[in-house]
Amino acid sequence: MTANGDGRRTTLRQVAQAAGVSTATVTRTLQNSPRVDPDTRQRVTAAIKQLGYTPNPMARSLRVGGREGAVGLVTGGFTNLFQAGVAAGAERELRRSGLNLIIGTTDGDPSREPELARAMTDRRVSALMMMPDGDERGFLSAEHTFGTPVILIGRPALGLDADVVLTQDDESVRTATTQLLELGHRRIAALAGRTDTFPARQRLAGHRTALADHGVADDPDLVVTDLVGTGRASAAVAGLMHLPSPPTAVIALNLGISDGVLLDRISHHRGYAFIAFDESELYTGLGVSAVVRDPQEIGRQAALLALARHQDPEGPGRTVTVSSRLVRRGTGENPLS
Amino acid sequence: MTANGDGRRTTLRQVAQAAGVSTATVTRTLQNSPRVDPDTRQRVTAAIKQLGYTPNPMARSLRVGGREGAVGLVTGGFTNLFQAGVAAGAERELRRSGLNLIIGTTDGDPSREPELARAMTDRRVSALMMMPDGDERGFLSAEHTFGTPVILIGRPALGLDADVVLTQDDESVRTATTQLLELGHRRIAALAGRTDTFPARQRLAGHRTALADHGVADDPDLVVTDLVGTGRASAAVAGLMHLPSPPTAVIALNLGISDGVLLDRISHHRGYAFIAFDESELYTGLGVSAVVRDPQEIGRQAALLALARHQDPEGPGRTVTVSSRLVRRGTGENPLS
DNA sequence: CATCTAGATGTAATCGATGACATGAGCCAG
DNA sequence: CTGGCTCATGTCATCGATTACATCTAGATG
Repeated sequence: MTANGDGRRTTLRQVAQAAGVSTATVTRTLQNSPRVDPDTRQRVTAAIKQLGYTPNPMARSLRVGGREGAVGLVTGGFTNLFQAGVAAGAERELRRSGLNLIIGTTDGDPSREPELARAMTDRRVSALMMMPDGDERGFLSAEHTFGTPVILIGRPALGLDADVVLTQDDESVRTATTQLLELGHRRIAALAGRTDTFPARQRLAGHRTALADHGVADDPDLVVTDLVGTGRASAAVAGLMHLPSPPTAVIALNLGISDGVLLDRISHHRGYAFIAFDESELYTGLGVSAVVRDPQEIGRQAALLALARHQDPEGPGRTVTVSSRLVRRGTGENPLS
Repeated sequence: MTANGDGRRTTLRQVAQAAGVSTATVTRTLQNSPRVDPDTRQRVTAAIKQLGYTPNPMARSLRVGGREGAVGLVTGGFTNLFQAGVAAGAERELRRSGLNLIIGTTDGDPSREPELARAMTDRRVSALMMMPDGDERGFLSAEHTFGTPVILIGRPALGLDADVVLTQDDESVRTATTQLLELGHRRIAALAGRTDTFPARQRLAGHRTALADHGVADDPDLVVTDLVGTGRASAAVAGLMHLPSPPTAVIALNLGISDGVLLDRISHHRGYAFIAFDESELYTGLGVSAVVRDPQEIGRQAALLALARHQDPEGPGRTVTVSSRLVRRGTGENPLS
């Protein structure tokens, strides 16, 4: 592990010189080609170690024309543990294959998605994982990404030929609402976030399907959407509880809202049945039932799809489904009293 | 915005051909060199637009020898919003300057720090931001990083000549404990995480300083360390409350522990004074007082230091301090009854 | 009118690694 | 003794962009 003076590193050429061979031989050694004499290999290896040489990945990718040893991930932000978990899960899997993860956030502004995607493809990432808030997909088409494989996470392809990692949020929410219905609840409030995003619509659909399955009318008063922020969700619940005929159960359709409902429940000592969405440190301890996704696994699956594209860059888009499930811890199992 | 057939992109040479000039002229146009005729510039610009050309950053960095347009961030993981917030804050600031953020996680294993750092420097990141769990710094020395600037986040340089973003956790915790003391509390429990990390030690030191300032003996029974996980923290508090002489106030020294204490407080309806550490969605609504850091700002400052190194790669290490503060919301303001 | 100068543009080497192709040594069969 | 073959290794063009240096043109100067 020897460094040389300034910031300049050992190059393959220097290794070749030190070992008294040509650069081609060093490359061959590096690639474990059989066409190299054991003695020579020995000398080269020694020189590499002695000079602390590591190849320049940029020069390599330039030459082989392939893509860089990195994968991009574009999200709306890292404001919740779900997004962070996806990133962590993806990064872990990519690292096993020696790839790096480059992240970009739109800060919740979908109009920035194209430029971020472009910045990633310009960097020649070998795949682009996207959790877009917007429904626009045009800028992800093969012509615009120059063939960079795209993996959509938790979002539908909407006509784009891309790999997709989906969670069956609609199914899980349906299970959750169904459970509440079977416990006798008829007035079930559903609180959702921005309905201009796919997940919100998907989850609401699951809720409505369950209601329809049981022939329960969908009371518009009990569906509150576009709730952004814990405080607003909390206030919305409080409002619902003052209805002439308040809900006896509440289902939250994202993490921030779940926290808001929980807040209302704790601070007003209310006992309505409650099913949250996603995980938070406190939910286990507080016995909060929740529809739970595994963000790390979702990230991992996205990474695996990205890696698979190394083998088969051209094949048709694959869809992987990661299950989400209802975790029963108490608050969602209160029968209607 | 025209794409050409396969994944192969427009190169500078093709632009030159289309515009009927040499590659050098295209480069000059791209760099706004004054040494290019307005007419020519016009033709080149048109060709660039028509072919949808964007430069290959890899080829560029290879030639200019400089570093890549990306900065690395190595953390223990993205298991809490603090780490995610730092990443988000850094990414946002870097993006303003057209730089990307590459992340790497050790999954809490400090022995992986060197290899991750190495992977980043091999990629020629223009700076390396580290939130190491370990105290080892040797692998970050200039000889090992080939002059890649290093920015430590929330960790001391320990002799390394690097930029540092520090938070005055010790001061803030001291303020918190002092407040409890001034409210009359004398039996104040402090719960900390892994003491083999700097932040835990720093925060404990703040707590002890406050006790010493007020001539209060430091009862070893009231300091519980190496608590990992919310459940363990919760159990630890429960244990403390069964002491012959239980604490009347509790101060938590990291986010996971804060959640654990909060859990105990809510589920056992206990009224001890409580000061948490860091933020969680619920703390505001539940009136939980806390020592709060601004992770986004910390990440932003780290990014700014990284960017500053572009100008002055050689200067001595700078230290930036981001203040943390006690946010009073109620649970930390209960006087001793 | 010859020459100089400044400005515009072209030529070609270069960054570090790779790989198609060329070379050279050693061996065997005829 | 020589053609033919194999294995180890070297040579050099290449990836895309940059830049030092060379070249050329047109207008200015004596």
